[in-house]
Amino acid sequence: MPMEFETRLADRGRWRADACSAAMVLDLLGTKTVFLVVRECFYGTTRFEDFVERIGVSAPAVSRALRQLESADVIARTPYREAGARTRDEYRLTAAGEDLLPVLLALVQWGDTHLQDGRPPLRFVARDSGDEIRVCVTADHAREVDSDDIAIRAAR
Amino acid sequence: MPMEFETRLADRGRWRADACSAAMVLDLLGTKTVFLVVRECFYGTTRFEDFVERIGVSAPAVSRALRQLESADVIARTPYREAGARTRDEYRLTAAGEDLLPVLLALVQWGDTHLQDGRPPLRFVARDSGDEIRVCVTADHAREVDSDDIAIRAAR
DNA sequence: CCGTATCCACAACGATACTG
DNA sequence: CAGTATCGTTGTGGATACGG
Repeated sequence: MPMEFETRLADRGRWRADACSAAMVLDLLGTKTVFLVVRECFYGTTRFEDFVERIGVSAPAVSRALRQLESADVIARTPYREAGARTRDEYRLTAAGEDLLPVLLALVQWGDTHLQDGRPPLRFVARDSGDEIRVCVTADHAREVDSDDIAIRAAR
Repeated sequence: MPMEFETRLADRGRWRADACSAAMVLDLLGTKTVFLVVRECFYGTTRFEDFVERIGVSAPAVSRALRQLESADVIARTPYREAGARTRDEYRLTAAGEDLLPVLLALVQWGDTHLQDGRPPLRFVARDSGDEIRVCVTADHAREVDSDDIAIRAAR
């Protein structure tokens, strides 16, 4: 069952399309690769080569995705140097990027339920209590969990 | 800050890429148009022409998206006839499609916060209480709200 | 008039080659 | 070795034309 508009449906012409936040976000995270880069950031990946390997796409694709996300202020590129090594860049989520956590978890949760045949490959639990983390749609004031309070467990 | 793996990072080779639910979902909802069709379903759109007009894409694009979503069992196509009119199809979310609500709201919520300059064009409230609906990541047992208990208000 | 098939344009990916 | 430019290929969208 759909949601219901309190405004007249005829009034929809004014806001739809570009005004809708969903459309704007999809312009930004539009492609699969871009979003998988965000996923990897949440999973702790910071180095170019690791993005390439773990996402399983080509280096140019990662390069493009990183630049796009950088220009959208979802990730930030900062130079770093390991002892005795040359300067390289590392890529980390900005505060805005961190806020994509509900999107990531909602996608994973749906996939786990409807695409994985039975058991999901990963589980997200609270680091301290071990309780299962869920994304939920509610009017209640639930205690929000931050991404660094979440631990990822491979399904046994 | 990223989440932390309890499994060794070196073990990641086994599950990443195609095993990840996020990647599988993105194969399915991958494109912007496909996802906007889902959005429209939640907003109550059921007829082909309305999808075309409200999403602002061409008819063939809608046709393709609908078929893709149908084959993924996210929406179902059912024939109907208005009094004295020819039979047409209407498109509604399946139960699996309904479960995409957290994904939609998470996207909208992020866009409202980070892309809209200030005030979001739409607000989602509980139909009975009028309380603001939020997507949250939590280990608590919050009361889940179903999509038909949600009303949409245009920002004033 | 609803919905699709067809054709062309463009954007994103992979392979390769290149720069620091 | 990290990261990018270039080029050929594929897939996704729009315009058009067509079938029920």
